[in-house]
Amino acid sequence: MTSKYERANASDGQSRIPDIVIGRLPIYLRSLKILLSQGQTVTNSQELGDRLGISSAQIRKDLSHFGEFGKQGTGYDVAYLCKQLEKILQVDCIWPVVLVGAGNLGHALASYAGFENRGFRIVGVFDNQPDKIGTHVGSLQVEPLTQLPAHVARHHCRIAILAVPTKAAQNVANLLVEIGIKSILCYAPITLNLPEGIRVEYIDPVIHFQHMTYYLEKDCLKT
Amino acid sequence: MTSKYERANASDGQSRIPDIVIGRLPIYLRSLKILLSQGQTVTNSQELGDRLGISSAQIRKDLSHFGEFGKQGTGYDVAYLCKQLEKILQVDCIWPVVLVGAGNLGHALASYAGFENRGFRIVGVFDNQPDKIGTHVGSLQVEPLTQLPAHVARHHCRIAILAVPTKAAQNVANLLVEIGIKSILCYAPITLNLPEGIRVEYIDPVIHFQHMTYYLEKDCLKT
DNA sequence: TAGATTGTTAATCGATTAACAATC
DNA sequence: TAGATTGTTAATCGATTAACAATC
Repeated sequence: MTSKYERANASDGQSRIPDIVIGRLPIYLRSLKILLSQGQTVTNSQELGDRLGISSAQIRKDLSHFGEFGKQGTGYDVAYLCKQLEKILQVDCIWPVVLVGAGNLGHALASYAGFENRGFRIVGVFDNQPDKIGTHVGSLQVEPLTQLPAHVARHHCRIAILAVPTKAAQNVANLLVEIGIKSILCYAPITLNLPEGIRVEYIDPVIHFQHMTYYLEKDCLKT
Repeated sequence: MTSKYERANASDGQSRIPDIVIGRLPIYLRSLKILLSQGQTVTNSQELGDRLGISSAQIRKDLSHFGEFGKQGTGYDVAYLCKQLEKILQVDCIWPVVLVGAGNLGHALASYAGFENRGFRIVGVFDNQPDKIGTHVGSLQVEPLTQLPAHVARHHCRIAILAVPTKAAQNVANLLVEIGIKSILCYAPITLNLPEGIRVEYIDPVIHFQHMTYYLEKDCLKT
């Protein structure tokens, strides 16, 4: 099995593997882990594609960027493919994540039990509102933003969740970048302006709603 | 201004406007509304593109699917373009949304104040856990799932948020479809299997994290 | 008018799919 | 072996971009 796989990174000007392919791997992994938990040992590109609403050809093509993981006539060993995808995505470990913003959403995220077994652990919760500092969220205690730099350094955090009010988001994001955060998951409904090399992903439910309503018959409440 | 715009829908086999274009319109709208709130009256494709990390050509091309909204030499009237995008996306109104799942995430969503001025209102919260029924979330009271069908009918809901545990998600989704829901925003980390014509969008923070870690230098906690 | 920016075209670029030889 | 499914190629399909005439 010769791996044609070479990691794309900041110093590698020409990334060979399209980002859109990388974006599908976590979906494949999630589905495989469900099969695994159900005790299924073998699957194939057709079955996986049916489950995900993706063509089997696309799944095979995507995987082929990283090596050969299947057997002709048989398909894929579920556990083996899981392991390989985890290695490719670098989630065969636990990444420490800091959470900024201890509002309702921050609480929900800090209490969520589903991070750990998929490669992530929230190691600190930060907020600047005096009445929030010291309160408990999940198994953690809210700390003031002044503690953030030391915490990020101590835990070697590279990933942050931004769950602060919109008006504070850009400034907090700037701070995160200054102290060494490389990837931000932003829950504020805003597009951040940050230097090259910082990766930001966004979660804004309203963006999804507005995408949906384009296709709906209009019988909503008039306002 | 001749509109070449015709809505794509279930009965219209060949949709002329790519879904990927539709998906960018809410981003444009979000950015325009921020400009508007800052008192800016005019913008152009270059400025908007810079803010969003998108080429100006793409913005002009996307908009051109729906009509002509700008002036040569000047650009776009911010308020006018907002209004037009809201009309295209059908968010020049308030859509009633039901929320299923009153856990931490459900609470956060029900309490979120940012839906209303972007076209959405949560009109009901449902859960099956006896200890949750009757409790208050945001300005609403949790009701049992048995009340859901009547509620959806009464409010003409077409959109639902699914914020239940993973193991319950597929069954609740089936129920939602049965009672007339057409669009589901799913927070469970799973790909739902639903009939044609039902639109599902997914929010799973871990998918974003795993996408990010592919590009990170690996110095995470070994486990 | 001169300068700026649109809307649109055509070229380029990239992603998906169909098909099939290889092979388990 | 016969049947099934992979990995890969080449063709198709679709999306993005560069360039510019039109025009405010």
